[in-house]
Amino acid sequence: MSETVKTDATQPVPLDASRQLFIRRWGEMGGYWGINRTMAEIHALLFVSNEPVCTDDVMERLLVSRGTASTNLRALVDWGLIERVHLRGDRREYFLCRTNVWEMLETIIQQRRRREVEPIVETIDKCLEMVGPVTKGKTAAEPEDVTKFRCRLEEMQSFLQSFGAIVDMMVTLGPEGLERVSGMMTKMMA
Amino acid sequence: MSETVKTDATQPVPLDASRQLFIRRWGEMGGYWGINRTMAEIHALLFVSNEPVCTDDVMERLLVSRGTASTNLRALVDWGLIERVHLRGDRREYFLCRTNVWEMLETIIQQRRRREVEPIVETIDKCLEMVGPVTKGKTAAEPEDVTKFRCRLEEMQSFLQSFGAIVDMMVTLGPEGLERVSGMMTKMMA
DNA sequence: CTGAACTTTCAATATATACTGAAATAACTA
DNA sequence: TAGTTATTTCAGTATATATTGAAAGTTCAG
Repeated sequence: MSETVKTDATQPVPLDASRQLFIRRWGEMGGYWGINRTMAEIHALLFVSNEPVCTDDVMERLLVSRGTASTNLRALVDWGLIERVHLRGDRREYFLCRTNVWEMLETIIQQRRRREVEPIVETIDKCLEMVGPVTKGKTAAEPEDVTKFRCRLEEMQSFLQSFGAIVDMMVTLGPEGLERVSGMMTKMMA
Repeated sequence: MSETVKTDATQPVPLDASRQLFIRRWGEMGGYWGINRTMAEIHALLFVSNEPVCTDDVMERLLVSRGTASTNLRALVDWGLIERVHLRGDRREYFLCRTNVWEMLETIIQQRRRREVEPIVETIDKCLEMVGPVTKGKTAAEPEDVTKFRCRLEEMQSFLQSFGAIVDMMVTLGPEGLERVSGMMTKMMA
């Protein structure tokens, strides 16, 4: 741990200051996305650390209590963003951030989609059921209110579904595929 | 206002209950995305209302104070998600949700990108500058720490940029374009 | 200009969320 | 096994965020 303490380096302070800045900003961003700041900061700390980090490192670097460190590290493991590792001759648990940026963001996107987009899609389904079956043709003289309401929900539904499908595909394709799609889209737009 | 009070309809309760359900869920979702629940609920209320809604309607339907209604309505206008309208012979301000789902989500995506993705990209730039200029070739014997750190930041940077670019394009292309891209991607994946 | 109708603002307050630290639990070693 | 060290949990507390309601501000008709 504490690789930053080595004082042999030519520029030990800039490296650390730079990390610090990144950590702070990543934490702020977390706030905007409904993720608690400390959890995001811990994630950032692990992301910029080349060596595994233990609970005490987190406490020391981020000035948080053992409870907070423990809880948030666990949550990050649950999200699949970091993993536990063990170091020879040390009984403590260390944590490592999945280093591949693509995989990392893939994980975040998929988790959020599952937790946040799917529930709303399900709810829209339920809402549609509640206002009764779709009147095929214009037989059942549905009140205009209901028709408009249904219409809006259906639009929302189909939007969310196709948008979600695209994101899924992007994730599946990975970085190289993404490059190709980008190229194609540029051509389409010309 | 209060179109839901008309009791002539065949199914007045289901429509309202359905709306209620949608509003509640949309509000919960807001929470996950760092948007305050009430603001999201007001947005949902407007989204499912066919007629313009005024501050008193919001207060009544959502049981919130005048202050809250006013503040959140304003915020929604600032976000560009709803607009003010005026009704003949009524001095009050009414609000209308932009009905086009595509435009609505486009607005949200763009705003969030501007507010949340761009700052992090800028910060990464700053962080990279802080650890000094890139050593072309391997002359400057940069400490390994720094090299790794720079490497991770650069990966993150390029990921965010290409992902952002794609999203931008999707937004620009609109629904039909999206269909086409979807088709192409499906083919690519086969 | 005046008063009525409506809107905004903001200090006080309520609520929700996160953090602490120590006790309980678990995991290891000798 | 007992003793030691690491980890988790959680009641109490601190902090941040949202809400209220009434006062101040605005707009408009006469």
